[in-house]
Amino acid sequence: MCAASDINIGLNAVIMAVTKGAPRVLTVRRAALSNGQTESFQDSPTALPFGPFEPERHRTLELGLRGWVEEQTGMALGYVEQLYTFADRNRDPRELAGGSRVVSIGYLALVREAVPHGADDAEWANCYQFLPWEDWRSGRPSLLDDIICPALLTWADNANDQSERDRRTNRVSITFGIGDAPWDVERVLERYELLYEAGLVQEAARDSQLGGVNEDARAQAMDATIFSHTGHSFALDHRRILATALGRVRGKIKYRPVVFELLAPSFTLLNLQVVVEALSGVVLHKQNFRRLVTNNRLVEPTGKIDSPARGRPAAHFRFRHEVLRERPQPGVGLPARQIG
Amino acid sequence: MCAASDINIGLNAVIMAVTKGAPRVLTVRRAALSNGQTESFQDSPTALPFGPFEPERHRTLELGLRGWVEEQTGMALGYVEQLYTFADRNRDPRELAGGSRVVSIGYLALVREAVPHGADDAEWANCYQFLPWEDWRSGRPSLLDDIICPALLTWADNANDQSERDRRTNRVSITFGIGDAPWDVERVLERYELLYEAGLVQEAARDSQLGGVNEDARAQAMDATIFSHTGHSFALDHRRILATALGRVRGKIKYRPVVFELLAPSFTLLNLQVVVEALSGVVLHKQNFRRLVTNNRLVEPTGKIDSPARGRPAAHFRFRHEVLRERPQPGVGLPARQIG
DNA sequence: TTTATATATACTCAATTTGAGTATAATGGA
DNA sequence: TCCATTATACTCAAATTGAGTATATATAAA
Repeated sequence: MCAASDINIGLNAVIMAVTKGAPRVLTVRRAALSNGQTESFQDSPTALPFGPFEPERHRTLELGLRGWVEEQTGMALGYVEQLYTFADRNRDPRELAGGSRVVSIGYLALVREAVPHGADDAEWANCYQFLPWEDWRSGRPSLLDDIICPALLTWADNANDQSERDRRTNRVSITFGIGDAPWDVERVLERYELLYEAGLVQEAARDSQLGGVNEDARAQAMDATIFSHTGHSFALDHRRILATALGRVRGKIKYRPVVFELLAPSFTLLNLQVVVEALSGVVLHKQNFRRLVTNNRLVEPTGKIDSPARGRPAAHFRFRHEVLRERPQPGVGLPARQIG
Repeated sequence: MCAASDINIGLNAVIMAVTKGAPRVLTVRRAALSNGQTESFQDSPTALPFGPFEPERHRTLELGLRGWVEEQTGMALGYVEQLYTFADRNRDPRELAGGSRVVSIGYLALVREAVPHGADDAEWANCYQFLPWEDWRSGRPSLLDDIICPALLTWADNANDQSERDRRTNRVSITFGIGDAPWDVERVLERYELLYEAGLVQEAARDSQLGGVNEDARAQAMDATIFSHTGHSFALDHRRILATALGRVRGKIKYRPVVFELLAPSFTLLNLQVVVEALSGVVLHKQNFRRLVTNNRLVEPTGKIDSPARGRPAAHFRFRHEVLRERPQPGVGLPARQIG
């Protein structure tokens, strides 16, 4: 095992909700101090809620996470899943100060948005503030053609030898859906990692000052105007964890009924569709979406009828728990709609 | 962050290959000593290769893993992915001796089987030795109806109150495909965890002596004859990590072309099918499987022809790397065949 | 040489699912 | 009343899937 003195473990929570047609993540403003403590500051960078893993107190990692999230925000989490464990060098300034490496374990929690209490610095933020290229609901974001893809292809061309240039170009094409390659909504993390490697997000420049080995980040980061286009940054490696979370949830809704964690027990089919669209970042064909969820018997009518401001009232549905016993992998596929 | 003195980080590798129609995992026999060192013993329990994360030496967790795997076994890993991070109390005897909690990070590596060198205690073992209920290629294993399902339903019935009984029965049905519920090949981890909770695998009895809080494990573990039916056990939580790995790879082959990591560059369609069947644990409809991989242009003919002992010679194929640029999620679906 | 056995590969065909619509229904407001 | 708006039902062709049958090409045995 490692020498015990050089490792700290931090649990990071992506607490996600969908409200008003957008996926939202609970953020805090808190500075991580070199002694391992945290402290609130108005001008601290935005961060995910995070806390220590305390082995004496908690039997498992997940229980540890649930514990301090409830203490800090007053929220009792329902659905929780582990995302990924990162421990890259130079992603945390605390390494310099204390000399110890930080292992950060990311978790995803899906909740219905509620006002957090016990934490005055907590705020719900639109996920697409941090990953603006991921929202295709109004068509392909112009940001991709105007800024991101050209910069990535330049980065690919700047590689030293031809084979590396080819590899990079190919990777950029597949990851960002250039040319004949389709846009894969699930590759959120791959896209963020590529932008980081190419030095096109704020964190790349920040971390390279910590001694990052990334030449490209150092070189290209000089053109810092690009950062104003590539989304808000987070403290530490938290934007990477958010990207992991969004990619994971986009994949998971297809084969597990996790969307219902984000909805009230009774909802209209449009409510459901809006949540799926917000998460996946694409618009769906309404009639086919309805057919999918009803034919697969994922939901059942409650009998209640919605009374909307405009238009025909919609029936309310609830999740049919029994579907878990009927189909191996119940979820909402994505019958995407073409945007003209 | 945690008090630095109570955490150790171990990296565990599930190095998987498929040979002679079975998924195999590289195992070692090595005792973990309380001082954090390891030592080989002939009579030590079977374990996954594992090693420390050394922050001074390694920039990332994955590089750390690749490093000591190469040192220990002489194998340079190709495809590697992180599985999960566990830190449950009472899953490691080193906790008692040293008082420090062990965080174990599991990794999956897919390789073509090779003789490991530099480690005389390393051996390839059939994964289904450890998870015998997962292999359905000769039909539903009788072990399920004879031993496992009755024991699980008994465990469910032994719950204190009715609602807990119902919850357990439901969970058993869904996880093990009882009644109208289908068998979901991907729920490998869920099945192992349930057996552990119900005290039906060796490790449950072992860990309960470390102070595990699991009443059921303590009670039911008295009937230790059942352990001879529920597969070989592993040291520490390594069987859980193996279950995570098998479940992950079963899911992943459907939408990412990872099978080809396990095959030679040139292969027949039967070679490919056998690997997919070995991993997923079910037999496939040959003609439809062939149609799937060729119509999706996942492979292309090399021109070479196989010369088999019997039967018509088969054409050789190679993986078509270009498919990554054409389809968002290329993989081999599972056109299962009914077993009469 | 013929026959049996084993494997590979092509092709069929009905059932189901999907993609992309059109058609109709039920509201509230101008 | 008509209209904008949303909900819901229905259509229809294309594509995919499930479960075969048919045929081709090899070796081994009779």
